[in-house]
Amino acid sequence: MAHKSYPGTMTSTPADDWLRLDRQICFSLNAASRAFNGVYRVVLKDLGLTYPQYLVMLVLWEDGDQPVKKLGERLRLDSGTLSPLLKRLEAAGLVHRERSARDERSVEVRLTGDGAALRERAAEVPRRIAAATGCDLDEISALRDRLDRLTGALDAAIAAETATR
Amino acid sequence: MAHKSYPGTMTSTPADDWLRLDRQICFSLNAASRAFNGVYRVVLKDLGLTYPQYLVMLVLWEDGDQPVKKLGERLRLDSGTLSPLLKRLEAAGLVHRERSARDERSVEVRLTGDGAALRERAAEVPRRIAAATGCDLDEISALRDRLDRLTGALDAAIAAETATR
DNA sequence: GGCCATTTAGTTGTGCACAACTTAATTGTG
DNA sequence: CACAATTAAGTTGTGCACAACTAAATGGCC
Repeated sequence: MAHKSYPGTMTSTPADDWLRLDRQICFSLNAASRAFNGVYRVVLKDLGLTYPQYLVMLVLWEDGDQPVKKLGERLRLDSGTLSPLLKRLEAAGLVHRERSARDERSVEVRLTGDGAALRERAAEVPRRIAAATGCDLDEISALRDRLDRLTGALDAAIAAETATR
Repeated sequence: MAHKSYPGTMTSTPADDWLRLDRQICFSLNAASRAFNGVYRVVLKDLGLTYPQYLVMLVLWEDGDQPVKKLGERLRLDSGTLSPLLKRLEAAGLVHRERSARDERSVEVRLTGDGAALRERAAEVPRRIAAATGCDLDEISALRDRLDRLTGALDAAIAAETATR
């Protein structure tokens, strides 16, 4: 097959180039995402949190109590993901959920004492993650920017795609 | 930006810097990964494949029939993920699984006629994905390299972590 | 040759992501 | 006011990732 190493005798078609490059980028992003997840899994084990649960706690620590809707916007997650996740956080005693009095459709997510206190123990997490990446702050920052641009482009592409069909 | 806006009255501690930066990188990678997944979901819908199933088919198209073990090494997936996935691909008539005669522990995964034929219809996928990223080939290539380095560092960190405890 | 460690798939259970749907509350419009 | 459209959570079902385990085959070693 005309892959792996292109012998000089055979010119690689553009289609082949696309296929190879694409495979690499999708493999790479997938692998990086899962590797990141693995590091978080190890580091967060002591806290009894999963990676997505940690993201939710980060938002609550940073921005304070808020309705499920806002959490979902911040994390780009819908209620189908957040509802059971929050139920587990509540079972762990880290958050409390209560219907809003003003708008009974909305559910307010509040940190419990334990949930707020966990922030102290989570303080070392970022440093350990950053150390695991082996990157300095500038590298991390640059990568973050690139990923955000990529996400923006991909979201726009999805919007265009779904709009036209 | 110096991270959102720290009111001038409060000096940000180093711990805060780490926390904010980390939050950004973990948010960004998570979001990018899910956005990528979303684009693949749309593009692969016509083929009746999920993104992980597509990755498996890519490997089979590229490297030919092979045992589950090899597929797992290539994709960094274990049998707990691959077994049910391959069962679904078999149910869809794209692959066939058979115990190896030489080594009865091993299961050989083979493309069916339909599975091999699907490659033609998948030919346009990479171009559509690349278009959605809005990146040129050099950008994609650079990002891929960076992600691969990151994955390597993270894997090494996990290995070190699990070895010392 | 017999036995034990290793290897390969598969199974089970937990948790996340997402689509499609339901329920209930609110909002907008005639 | 009445009623349709919208909004917020939740539920259900499918599929993936991974840990922990089981089952069966293989290989090494005495």
